[in-house]
Amino acid sequence: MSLPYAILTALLEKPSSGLELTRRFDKSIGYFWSATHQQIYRELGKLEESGAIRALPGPRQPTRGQKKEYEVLPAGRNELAAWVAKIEDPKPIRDALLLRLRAAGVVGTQGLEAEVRRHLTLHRAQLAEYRAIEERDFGNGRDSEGDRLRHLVLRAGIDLENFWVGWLEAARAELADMGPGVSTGPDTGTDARTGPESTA
Amino acid sequence: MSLPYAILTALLEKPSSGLELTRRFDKSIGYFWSATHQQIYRELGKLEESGAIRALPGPRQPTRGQKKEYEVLPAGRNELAAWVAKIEDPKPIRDALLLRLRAAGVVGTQGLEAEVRRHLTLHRAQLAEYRAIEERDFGNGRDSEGDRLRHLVLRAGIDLENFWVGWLEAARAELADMGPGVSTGPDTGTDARTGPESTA
DNA sequence: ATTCTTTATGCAACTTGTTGCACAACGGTG
DNA sequence: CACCGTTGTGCAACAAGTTGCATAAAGAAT
Repeated sequence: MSLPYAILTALLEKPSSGLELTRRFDKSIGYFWSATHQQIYRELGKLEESGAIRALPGPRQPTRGQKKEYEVLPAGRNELAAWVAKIEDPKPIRDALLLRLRAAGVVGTQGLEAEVRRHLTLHRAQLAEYRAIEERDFGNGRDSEGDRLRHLVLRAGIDLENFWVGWLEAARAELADMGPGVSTGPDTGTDARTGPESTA
Repeated sequence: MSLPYAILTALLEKPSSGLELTRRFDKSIGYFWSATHQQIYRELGKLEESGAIRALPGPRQPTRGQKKEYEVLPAGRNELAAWVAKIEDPKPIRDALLLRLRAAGVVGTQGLEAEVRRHLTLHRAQLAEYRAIEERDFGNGRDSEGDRLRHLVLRAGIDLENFWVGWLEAARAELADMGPGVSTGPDTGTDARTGPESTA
């Protein structure tokens, strides 16, 4: 899995506590690998046990409610470097909206256009957000190697959202063209019913 | 979750057995919502129990090793139609390669370019496959509403792969430009080691 | 001083998805 | 007919991700 490596990366960028990581996952890294605080705490525990990271000193004992910062150990850094070079196939997308379009081909498009419009709005907003980040963080030239890589990742986000916006616009146009009048209405089932046991 | 709806859609397109569904999921629907036979059998069981689908007649009793076909009941069709219109936010992408790029910004790009090239090949192949399907299934005009929707979904696949190919080409160029010589080598850990307990 | 909110860590239970294997029927082949 | 590969269904155990809640410390409010 990728979560532990996401955490190692984040910790190398800056040693942090679980909650700080959670917050940072809501931005940057979380844009393409989200995680809840639960996952993060659990993973931090495992990483510490395996010797990939360690808690920074400070007066510890009752770990509850007390802030606990972690840093990456050499072993963890090596694992991360190994993972970067590892052969791992891309996983096919998993998108519910595409599935819904497909389903609409069978049960009708009732209510779909509104959803498509809503998604369009959300993706446009995300695109704008990414563009703002790009302007803010990569506006000038002068980028270090790390910066160039981060910029590349950001551009993937931008291009992806661009794809969505373009495709959703086409989808909306197509749906508008067809109108809601479609095959086999979605609510006619109470009367035309065929009982599950009627023929079995 | 979306799996049950994917199954309902597939079953509405054509009543099938678990194994047939599994095979069909390796094509078409599985391109954007994959599932193993295990998931499918489990879900079929739940759907049957909830009255969304039922097994077609035929001489049953010892269900083991015996083919068992399912069809969708009105209740299942209604659930599917309701799901199509449901408000459901798009989930952020989850892509390990982007994560690896990001990690490379911290531990070095060693071995990454090869992976990027490999992914490029895979995505080009997928793109070609989609294009072939498009030509085969949607070459002429004359499409029914269902066809138009399926075509839309396919175009999403095509555009997505197109995005990947373009972005991966840019990434490869950028990586080639930087070369493998990067910050803090990935293997230096056996000597420069800081023991986990040395300061705690 | 007590209460309330915020920061912070974590357990438990559940859902989804994956992997490995067992078992049953069916059809051919020696 | 005994054996074997294919088709087909399914259990069990695990891994990953989600949700809800408990707990503890610290600071601010009354």
